[in-house]
Amino acid sequence: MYGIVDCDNCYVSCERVFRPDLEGKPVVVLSNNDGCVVARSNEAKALGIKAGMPYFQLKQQYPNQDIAVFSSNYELYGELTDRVVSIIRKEAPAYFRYSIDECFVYFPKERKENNVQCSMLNVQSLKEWGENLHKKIKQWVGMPVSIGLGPTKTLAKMASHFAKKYKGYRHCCLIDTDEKRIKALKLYPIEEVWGIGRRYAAKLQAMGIKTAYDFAQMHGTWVRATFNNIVIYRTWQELNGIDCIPNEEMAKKKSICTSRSFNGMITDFETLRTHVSNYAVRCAEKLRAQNTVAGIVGVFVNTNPFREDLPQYWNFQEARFIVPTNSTIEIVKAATEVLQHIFVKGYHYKKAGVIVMGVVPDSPVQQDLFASNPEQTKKLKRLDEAIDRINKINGTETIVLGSQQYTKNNEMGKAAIKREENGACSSSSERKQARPKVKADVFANAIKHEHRSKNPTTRWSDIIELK
DNA sequence: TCTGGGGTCCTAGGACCC
DNA sequence: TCTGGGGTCCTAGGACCC
Repeated sequence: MYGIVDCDNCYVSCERVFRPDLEGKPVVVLSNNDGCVVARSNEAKALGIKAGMPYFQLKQQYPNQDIAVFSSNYELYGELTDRVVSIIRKEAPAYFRYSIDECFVYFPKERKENNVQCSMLNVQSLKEWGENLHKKIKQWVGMPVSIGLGPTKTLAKMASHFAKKYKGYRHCCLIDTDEKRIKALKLYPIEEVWGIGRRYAAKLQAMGIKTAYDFAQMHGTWVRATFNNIVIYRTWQELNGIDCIPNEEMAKKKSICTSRSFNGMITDFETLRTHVSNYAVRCAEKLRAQNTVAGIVGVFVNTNPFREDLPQYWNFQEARFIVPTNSTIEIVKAATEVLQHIFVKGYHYKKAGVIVMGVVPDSPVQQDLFASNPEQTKKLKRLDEAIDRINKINGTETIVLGSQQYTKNNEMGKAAIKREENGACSSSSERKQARPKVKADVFANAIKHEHRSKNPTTRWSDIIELK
């Protein structure tokens, strides 16, 4: 048996943990740059607010609605969802974290029907196990979760939707008999099935297949012949109760991307380089965090596709390392060189990103037979380790590369200097406090987060005071 | 004015090998 | 005039997921 534990409206629920007054009210969370709606409370969904709706449209369409709006605060969401997983780790025999807000759990095959054998689960049934898990997570973290249980992952996902939708399930829906499976399939629209996206759903609907049940009833040979696609065939098997999506290990990422849209547009190379440099640093950090190195670094830039009045430009190029690396300095250097190749003066850039590919474990790494200075590699490694350690203890970006900093000549730098001149930091003590954070401050300005909540679980400065 | 940021897997087709 | 039968690797593109 499989289970899936899914946080309800995850980001909204995270915000409500420290804003219980927002319970029962419409709440939305926005993407980076306060661009689009990425999470909605049930009340916001009931108002008709669609996922992905641009924020400026939301303001136009709901001018008089009392909607609580938050910028995304991944520091908070990461922390709270980690707490959810730490509870699951203790309560489940095995688990796999599938995404920031979802976690699969596995139950050993040796169980009796409807009865978990694992001694660590001191309960009568899976249903009871799920209801207790929900209670514990709600009480200990403040996060509401829905739990689906079934003989395959696809059926468990379906069950979690029922758990979310119908109060009667008390946050946990169990599919453990064929009758329940058939009943659920008949009530389940085909487009909601895990693994059936917009394209396949449209194709199936055009053939008169409206529900998961309609699809499951088709012949396997028909499915294979019609779609010629192993993924959709597996989905069909899973709906019929055949467990065939392999249990994933905590896999290392095969490619890592860091990209952002800018608040406004960038025209000068120096400012763009500063952003790309920061993305490259993040990629290198992510590589080191999973003990891997990358053989290829790619950079892309593009103009704003919504500004049809402006000339459009898009480019992506990559560079290859002779010896795969996770060195911040090497990756930044390569990314900067690629950027020099693809940057064309005269365009208004809206977005840039760095992608590292050809990711392999950091040991053993095929070395360069003709490398002139093997000592250099070791020095870079020690430097990265020292910087990672300091940034972990003292906060991210305590130490940065020169290329990550603004300079007097780029737009971010000018903006920062102007703010200081305008007395953004009035007293000398404030000034002293602000100085080490100048870089972070500049970046907060470069990417818009006007409705960002505080981080009471990760920053001493944001800790809650009772007044 | 303002429109997100990550990932995975599969397949077809081309280049190349013997 | 007639022109085989097997492979591998890589890439682009399309589908899906959160």
